[in-house]
Amino acid sequence: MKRNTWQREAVRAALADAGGFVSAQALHASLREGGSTIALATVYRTLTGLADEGEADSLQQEGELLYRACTPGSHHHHLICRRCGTTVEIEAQPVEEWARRTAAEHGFTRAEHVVDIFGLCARCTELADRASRP
Amino acid sequence: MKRNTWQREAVRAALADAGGFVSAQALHASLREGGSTIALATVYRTLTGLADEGEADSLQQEGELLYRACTPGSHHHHLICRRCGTTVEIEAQPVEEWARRTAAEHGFTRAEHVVDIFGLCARCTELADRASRP
DNA sequence: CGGCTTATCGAGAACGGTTGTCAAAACCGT
DNA sequence: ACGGTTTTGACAACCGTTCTCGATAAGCCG
Ligand SMILES: [Zn+2]
Ligand SMILES: [Zn+2]
Ligand SMILES: [Zn+2]
Ligand SMILES: [Zn+2]
Repeated sequence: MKRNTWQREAVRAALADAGGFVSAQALHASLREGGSTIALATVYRTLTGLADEGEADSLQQEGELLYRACTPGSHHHHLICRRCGTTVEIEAQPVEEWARRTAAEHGFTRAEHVVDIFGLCARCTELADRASRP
Repeated sequence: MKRNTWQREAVRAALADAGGFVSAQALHASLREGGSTIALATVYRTLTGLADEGEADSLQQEGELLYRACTPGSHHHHLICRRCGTTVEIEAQPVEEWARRTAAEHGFTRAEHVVDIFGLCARCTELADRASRP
């Protein structure tokens, strides 16, 4: 049976709080920052759990897994700021269809797809420009 | 200056030989298999080099980096068999445009995108079906 | 409200892929 | 062939993640 622990709630809250994609370690750090005594392994376990249950999205960037709170059950993709992690959920029917069709055309079955866009959000763009041209 | 060593050539050849995405370790193993005495670190270094120079594509799957020989300079995406690693290069102008437009609409700049389709190729599909329904 | 069962937790060790270190070897323009 | 520089190889170090296992505490039943 699944149990409700304050640790699980803390991770859920911190994840929702983060607003964008964050690593398990970063989340753990921010929890400790806030006075929690939660263990790193627990953060890892909880995040994998949330991702399995569809309460969080995950993606790999530069060798580490990032997680983000996510509306359960809906299929969508992300527009992610490389600098600050801010994330926008995007739906793209045309891409869905294109993926399905392309896979079928080549005889592929059980097709899944990874579609993500990385860039600099408006704010980070401005900051970067200001920094490079003083 | 960049030098030509037999190790670099061996990696290039083995990579071309593989035909699909392979891990550095797998490539190293198959090289030793073939009698080469090349070191693992060299395989890693060479692969990162090739990827930087655009001679190889790379992607992350389940915590490890996979590489594939790749026509240099061209932007494209992949249709990858989860089982055997067979890869098909695909171009998708509509997706390129959609990605560019979506990023711009949300004020994102310097946008790059990841678009890959994973599935079972025709052969692996057949094998899987045969195995599950004897 | 106590016990009891058992999922979950914490601390640290272990793991696997990758990168760093540095002396020795290989490369290449001369 | 020579000498400055790059690259290699063996191994240690790294880093994110997972495993182990005794301790803890959630939820259930009486
Ligand atoms: Zn940003
Ligand atoms: Zn999709
Ligand atoms: Zn296949
Ligand atoms: Zn593209």
